Amino acid sequence: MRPTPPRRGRGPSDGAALPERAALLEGAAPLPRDFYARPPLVVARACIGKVLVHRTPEGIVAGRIVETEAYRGPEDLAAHSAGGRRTSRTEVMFGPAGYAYMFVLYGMHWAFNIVVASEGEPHAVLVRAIEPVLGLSIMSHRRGIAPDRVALSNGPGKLCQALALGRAAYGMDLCGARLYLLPGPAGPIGRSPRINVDYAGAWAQKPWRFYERGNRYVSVSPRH
DNA sequence: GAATAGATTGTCT
DNA sequence: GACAATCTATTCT
Repeated sequence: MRPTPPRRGRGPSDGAALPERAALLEGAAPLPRDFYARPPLVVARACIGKVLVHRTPEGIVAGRIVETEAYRGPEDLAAHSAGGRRTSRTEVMFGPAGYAYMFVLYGMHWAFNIVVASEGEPHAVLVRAIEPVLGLSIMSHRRGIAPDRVALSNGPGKLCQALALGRAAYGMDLCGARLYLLPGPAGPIGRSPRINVDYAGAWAQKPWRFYERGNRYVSVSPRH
């Protein structure tokens, strides 16, 4: 048995007990398409605190979004849609808001993004980290680690594995019944440059990453 | 806690 | 054929 490290900040053991959290989710309505049909920086910030829900055959899994990044093609050189690049991979970003854009990262991980703004504008919001809310045991099983470890979902690839988001989620409607966002409380929000986009020159310096301050699931601790 | 190397494949030049 | 919006284990301090 490894000793349990001391807890800092918010975590699954804080706040409401799990049955109460489940009851909260029952009464809430998924966010409408209007929520997504706004500029990428607005949506990226607004997503902090919202609860991402995925209904899977194994059960419902959900987590509060605590870290996002805005990608604003075609001018943003860090975006996959930079320069208006339109391929089978980026196609969904050119469509209407409120759909999932999935892509493979470093050959072995998936990343989950939300298509935002209006049709013809290839903008997206990358979800980089969530705080588990429901389905902790399912996430733990999928990740192969204990449910109280932050590594359950403190990164884009990790949260996709925890929520079972992959190729099948590409183009999925977030205003449907399987994958959607619910309202949720957000703490103080911090900003920083985006992570690992150094190749994008001046665009890499823009503070287009948003995160909940003090949340232990934020993937990369911000530099001050 | 920080730094490093290795894994592994879809996508595009 | 090169590279990537990363993760993990390992090796430091």
